[in-house]
Amino acid sequence: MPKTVDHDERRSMILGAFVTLAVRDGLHAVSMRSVAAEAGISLRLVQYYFKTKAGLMQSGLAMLENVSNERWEKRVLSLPEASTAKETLRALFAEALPTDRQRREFHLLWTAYAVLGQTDPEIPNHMVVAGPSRLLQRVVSLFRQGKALGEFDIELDADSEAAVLLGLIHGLSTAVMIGLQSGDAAMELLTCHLDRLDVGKK
Amino acid sequence: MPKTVDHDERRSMILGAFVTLAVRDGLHAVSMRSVAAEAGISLRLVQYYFKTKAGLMQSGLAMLENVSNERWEKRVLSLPEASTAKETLRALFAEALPTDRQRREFHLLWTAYAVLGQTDPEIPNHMVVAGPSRLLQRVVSLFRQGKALGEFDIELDADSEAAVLLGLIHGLSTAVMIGLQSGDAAMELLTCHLDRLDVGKK
DNA sequence: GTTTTTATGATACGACTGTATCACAAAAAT
DNA sequence: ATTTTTGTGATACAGTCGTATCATAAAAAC
Repeated sequence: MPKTVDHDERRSMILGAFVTLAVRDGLHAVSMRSVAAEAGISLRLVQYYFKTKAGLMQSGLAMLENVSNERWEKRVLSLPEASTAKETLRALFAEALPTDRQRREFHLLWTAYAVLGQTDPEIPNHMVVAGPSRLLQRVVSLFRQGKALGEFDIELDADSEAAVLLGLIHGLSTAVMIGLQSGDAAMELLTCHLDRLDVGKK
Repeated sequence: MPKTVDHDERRSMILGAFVTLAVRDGLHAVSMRSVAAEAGISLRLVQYYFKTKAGLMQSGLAMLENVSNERWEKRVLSLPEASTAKETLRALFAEALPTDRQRREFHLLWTAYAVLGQTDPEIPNHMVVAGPSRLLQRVVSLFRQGKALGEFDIELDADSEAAVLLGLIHGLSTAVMIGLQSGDAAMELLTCHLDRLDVGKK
């Protein structure tokens, strides 16, 4: 084997250029050539590492999910060790709402992929649903845990509350994205929503 | 003046072809030529009636908002005359959730425009926010009305509740769109959410 | 040292894009 | 009847796209 170049490192460098362009010009406007130029390499190399454009797009989505999962993981682990379910959920709000550049980029790209997945056979729907589906299960178990520990009303349905909360997060994120709501207002609304689920509030 | 052709009718016929293609192939994949072919006319005519592609895209968004407003208007007017605010809001759920082809198409296209508005200077953000902004005000006044008539708890903040409800509608719609939730489940969740705002539930 | 495998560059092909131009038909205005 | 305005077709231009091909450098394997 030749030149001994770190394949994975190269791939993620190219994906970095891909994300930069997708955020700046829109996911649909990314081309093999523009990625090559942004990464400072030749078109041939982008082809070499990702074969086709569909491969590049799919890898982009996969990386997006990975990065987001890692960020959320990290944030949860950096919480005080015996945190309540409510505090963990508030950390989720902070991670999900597009209140700074990184998070705006994620929400923008994920939504673009979700739209693309509806019409483009190259982005199969299961790749789009996989992330939210895992997250939903996680939130469900957080609600179960919160109920068991007496944080939340024992009557409430964990599946329903998780679905509502995730929907609310995404919807408010979009509202923030288009400038209908401020990031602070959205955070406040989510907090209030969660507070309504407290024990004894019925 | 010649041939006396109905300009507006022609424009909306072309926009019909535009929507058909945008839903089938994705908003980004629509081209002047494909619209011409779909409408059964020549490329020149699409140019003639919409001048540039940006003009076509902007008109598409404007038509989308108009059609949606008309449908919502019609649905509210067809309600029994002295309907409660809650019932009017439930009509909004039914209109907004992507439970059939028409409503799926609207949600898909609107989201595509919202994404496009983040990166494409040809789709200024204010065109995207205008619709949701009007809708928000409307929902706010429905909450005020509901409070005044004793449907809702007098303590709740109309602005906050409206923002939450709209966010929830959009978020659940996206969940339905990607297949994370069923349309029926989303409708049920929205109904339950509204029921929690009833008087005496605190 | 030759062979084989990995990595990279240059370039070409056909298809498609938005826009512009030239020509012309047909109806209204004069 | 001529002129002017409105509507329509055909076509050309320059650019970009994804993909494929040919050549080759360089390192490892033998």
